[in-house]
Amino acid sequence: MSILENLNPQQQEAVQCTEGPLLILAGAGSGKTRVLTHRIAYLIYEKKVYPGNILAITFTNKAAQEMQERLEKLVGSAAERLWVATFHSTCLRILRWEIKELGYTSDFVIYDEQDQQTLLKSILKEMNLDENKYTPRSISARISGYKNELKTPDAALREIGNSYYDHQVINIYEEYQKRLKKNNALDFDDLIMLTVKLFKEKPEVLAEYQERFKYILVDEYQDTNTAQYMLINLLAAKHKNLCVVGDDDQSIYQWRGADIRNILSFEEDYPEAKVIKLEQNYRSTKNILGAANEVVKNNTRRKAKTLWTEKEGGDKIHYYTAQDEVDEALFIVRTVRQIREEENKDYKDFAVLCRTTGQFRAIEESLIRANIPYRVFGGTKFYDRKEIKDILAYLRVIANPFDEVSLKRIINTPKRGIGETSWDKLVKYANTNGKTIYDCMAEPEAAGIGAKTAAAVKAFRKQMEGFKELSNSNITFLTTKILEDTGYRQELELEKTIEAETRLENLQEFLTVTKRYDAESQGGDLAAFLAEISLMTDIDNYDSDEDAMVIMTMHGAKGLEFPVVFITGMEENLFPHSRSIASNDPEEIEEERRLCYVALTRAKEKAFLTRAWRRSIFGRDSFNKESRFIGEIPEKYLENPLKREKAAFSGSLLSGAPSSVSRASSSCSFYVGDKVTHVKWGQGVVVSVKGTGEDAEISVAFPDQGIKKLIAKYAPLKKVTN
DNA sequence: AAAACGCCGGTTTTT
DNA sequence: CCGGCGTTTT
Repeated sequence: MSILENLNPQQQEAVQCTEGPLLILAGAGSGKTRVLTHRIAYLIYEKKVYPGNILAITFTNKAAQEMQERLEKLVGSAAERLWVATFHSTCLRILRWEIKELGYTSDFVIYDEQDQQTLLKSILKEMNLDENKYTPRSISARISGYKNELKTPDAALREIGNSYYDHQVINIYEEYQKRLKKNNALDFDDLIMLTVKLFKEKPEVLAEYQERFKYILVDEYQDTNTAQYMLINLLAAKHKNLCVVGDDDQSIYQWRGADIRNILSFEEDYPEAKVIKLEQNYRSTKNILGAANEVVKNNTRRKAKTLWTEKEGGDKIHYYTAQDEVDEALFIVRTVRQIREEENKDYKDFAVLCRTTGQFRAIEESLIRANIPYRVFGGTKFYDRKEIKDILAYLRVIANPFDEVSLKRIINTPKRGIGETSWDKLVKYANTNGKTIYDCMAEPEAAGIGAKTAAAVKAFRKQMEGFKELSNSNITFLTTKILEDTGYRQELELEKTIEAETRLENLQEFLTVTKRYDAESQGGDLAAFLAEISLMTDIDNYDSDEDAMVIMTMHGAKGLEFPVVFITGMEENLFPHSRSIASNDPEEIEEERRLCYVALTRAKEKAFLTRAWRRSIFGRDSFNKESRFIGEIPEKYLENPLKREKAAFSGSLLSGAPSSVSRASSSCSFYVGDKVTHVKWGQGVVVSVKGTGEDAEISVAFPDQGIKKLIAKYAPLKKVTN
């Protein structure tokens, strides 16, 4: 049986145990993707399961893509019939078929974060709410939280107290939801929530999909939220052939609503469940794995397990304290060059992991200067660029004229003399007369718009109607026509700036995307194209054969592995992040620690931890202590422990500084982590120090007051000595 | 209506 | 260091 070759006994068992619920607790690097793919191959070849009856759900596009590729190698063309997809794209596909049951039409558009905010802002404006008090950002986070828990506005209302603010949030949520529906739009969370709603309200539809997906596999189960959990369990309820794979130590999305209980209580949900543990790590050397294990041991809430490896010790973990972020980047450049020379490695064998995307820039700059090829994942995405969003907005309105967010975006882009005031008039008129904005644009005078602007509005609408006629032709043609006829391209060409040039290039790049789509699907389903695009990330265009270094966030790196890994920014307030420190919630620090575990276990042969003594954040210098996670790695795994800073907080700032930097005031110094008392606000913790000496700006987290910024020489602060 | 300027304000991680 | 936003100017 070739499928079982090269698998260890536990892996073999996991592959063969195909019937009934199965929980695979798979430590980092224990070959879980291998198990999943081989299990699918086993189902197809040994159990003669039709590939179309298998659903494999992953968390990210990247993971789905990788699994699909591996399956193609394993089962050949049968892989085409399999459903290998993320939660979101699975739901998208289902909803494209079934959403009419819920009163939407199948040409719905998907709103991204930015679109949501635009809609929320316009709602706040209409409700006369202060944008500073009800920030779109926090409101959308709240709404997302409710949706992840499958809570409708009504349900949310039932469980809150009598806080006025909370009630308003729910009012906004309710209005937001109404507007989405009116616009025939869904946000990311709706994709999941509405699919669950569909299944709950239409048992006959659910039954159909239960029958279709006789075997379900879910990767990264520890990262599922309530809505996703419900979705899976509904789908699996009939056949109960549910195989979930996860690792509680790698749960790093609780901030996004992931509920670790989903994996911890699987055995209660399915008492007949079989549990298999995979504890042998095939990825990392002993030193790397040992260090990672020791770090994560500091967490309290975890299933006990110990990963082990047969690999040799290998290098100890390297540790470098840089002067600043530029020096940190240069260290990476030097090291990459050296290792490439000595060990004949490719650029693609190296990865730089950062806690935040803001750290990317300094690293990128150094790599460019050093002529080292690299690819960035995360950060500003291709589809988030202004020019791409603009052209997409045109296409979206053509596919779905109810989409007010996109309509607003393009009605005066390029400039047509239709300003904010006219737009507001249209919206108001449409809302009071129960019409759609797009319809009102046929008779703008009725909305009280002056003759000149009215003519512009009508001309614009007429042009859009003309585009609509072409909506069934191929998308490349339509896109080109829009760019020409609206003068969008011309406007950029006339600008003759570098930025305009880049935008034109990006539009050209967009046309290669449409061409590919046109070639693959004969004859344009515009709505399908748009929906697909909205779930895409840059990763989908990633050519894994290209020899380039990788820069990404630690979150983005989950599930991947590299021979050499740089983990940067090992500083308090960056990693663990200041927000997790300030929250005073130990659980948040534990999540950061798991992230550290994930980051370390990406490395196969060498891991470099770096930190900067001084780092420019938002244009200001900040000085942070070494990350606590460094101290959690036992000396025996670290290469040069002597260079480590003393853990003590007592010395001056200089204690951790490289010798060439020698300016710092010793008077009235506060350090991150210091406990202080404030005359008015009581006890707090210093979460950041910017600048030095008496002018230093100190941020202090007070339990009840939040974070306050204070200037050292004025602040009535006293250190609390333990 | 649009450009130009200056001011806070806010900044984690992703589908 | 950006970018978004409100104010002022053209």
